[in-house]
Amino acid sequence: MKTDIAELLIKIPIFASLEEAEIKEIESLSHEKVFAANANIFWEGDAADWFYIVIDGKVKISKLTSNAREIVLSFFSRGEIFGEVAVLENGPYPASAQAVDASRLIGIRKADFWSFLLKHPAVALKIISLLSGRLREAQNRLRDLAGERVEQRLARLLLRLSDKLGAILPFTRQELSDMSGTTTETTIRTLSQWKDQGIISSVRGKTTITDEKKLRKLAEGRDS
Amino acid sequence: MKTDIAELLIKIPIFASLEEAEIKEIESLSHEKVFAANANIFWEGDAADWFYIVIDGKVKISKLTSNAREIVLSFFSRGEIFGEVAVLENGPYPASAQAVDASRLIGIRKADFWSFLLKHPAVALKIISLLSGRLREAQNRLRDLAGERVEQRLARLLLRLSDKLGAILPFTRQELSDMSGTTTETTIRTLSQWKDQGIISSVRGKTTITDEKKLRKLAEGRDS
DNA sequence: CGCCTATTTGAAAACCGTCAAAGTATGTGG
DNA sequence: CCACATACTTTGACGGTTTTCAAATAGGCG
Repeated sequence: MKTDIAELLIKIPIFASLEEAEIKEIESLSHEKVFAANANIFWEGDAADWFYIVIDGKVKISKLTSNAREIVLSFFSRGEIFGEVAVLENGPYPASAQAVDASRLIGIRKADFWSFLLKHPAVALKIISLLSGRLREAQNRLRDLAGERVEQRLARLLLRLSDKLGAILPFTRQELSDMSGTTTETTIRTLSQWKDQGIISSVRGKTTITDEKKLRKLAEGRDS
Repeated sequence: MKTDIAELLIKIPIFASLEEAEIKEIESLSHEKVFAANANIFWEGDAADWFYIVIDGKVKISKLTSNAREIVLSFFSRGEIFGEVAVLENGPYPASAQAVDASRLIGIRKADFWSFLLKHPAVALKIISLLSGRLREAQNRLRDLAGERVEQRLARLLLRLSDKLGAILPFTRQELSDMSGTTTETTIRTLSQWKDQGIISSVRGKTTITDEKKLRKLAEGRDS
């Protein structure tokens, strides 16, 4: 399935500017890896040897709190990269990665990727943009977590997710809670209210935004 | 004071690997700017034309919540850079910057810096490391804010600050609150307890860690 | 000395987490 | 195809942490 990989690589923004020969070079550094649903990819604190690109599936990046609560930093799917922080900074992975669904990944060795970057400044600049975007988002979330109430945090989370994924959000209440730093019960209570108000609808494992306008008002802190 | 600038530049990690001629090049792109205490440098949402290096003084990076509470993302002093996210990602500044003390800064135009990076991949890689480090720290703070109690958040904040600044922390209770996402009153109550237990001491505008070991235990969540 | 800012303390209330229990989909094995 | 296990969703009650509001004290600077 090697051709498959080249086709995927060229669609990824950070590699989009590359010539065919360079894509081939990346491809030669790639190791395809398959993980079953719920399998662990790496743990926070592990030595960081690989960085990854998602071919298929869904990967969860998370950290644990001191009382074993899980905080989800992000979910990644087709075409997205993760594990970049550790690889680019020399240190252990700062968070854990787990395959939520059965997933196929491309792994590239840290050293290989680093020398590739040295030879391809344009890709390095793309990486800079990517990191900047992630940093910007992390800072927005910091503001939300530090200063906003649960209702606003949830509203903003749903909006952020739907920017990326569309109106149908494939997450359980549990996962939404772990992403917004609250508990399952509180999330359910809040979303139930919204369901009554026609702002969202939901089935097991999925939530659909039906009235984005109202949700956006809630996210701003004014009431509906 | 131009020579002054060259000497500072060469001490900054991201430029440390440069030849004299290249330092000179950066220097030629530099514009020295002076801000009085409490002066605003840029606002969140402003068009991002400049990125900055601190020569002297103290700069606060913050965002506002929907109810006008201020969340401090970081403080920067001599030798540190800020405003990099916007400049490297094409968008407005994601946060506001304000001079806390009277400050001297080097400003470099976005376009100038970007073309410099294209010519100097080694500097680009340094920037990648810097961004990775900031992202890692932001993720740690996310975990703290989402999952830990105020006491632990404050303990970790003090420890993080003292890693960077030493045992004497030049911040008011108000600033510590804004950094840890809590209120002045709660911060005072917590720090007062710690003062009674001999973990810290403080005078107006300054807090000193006197028993780092105990503080570290508090940060872990076990009690003292 | 007087003003402004930082620190402190108290009391009440809100928000949200915790605990407990039950209902409802989904899939699997018999 | 049904029964059962599992995971997800839901609801209620209670209590703790933290915010909010109010007011007083103290330090530093002109």
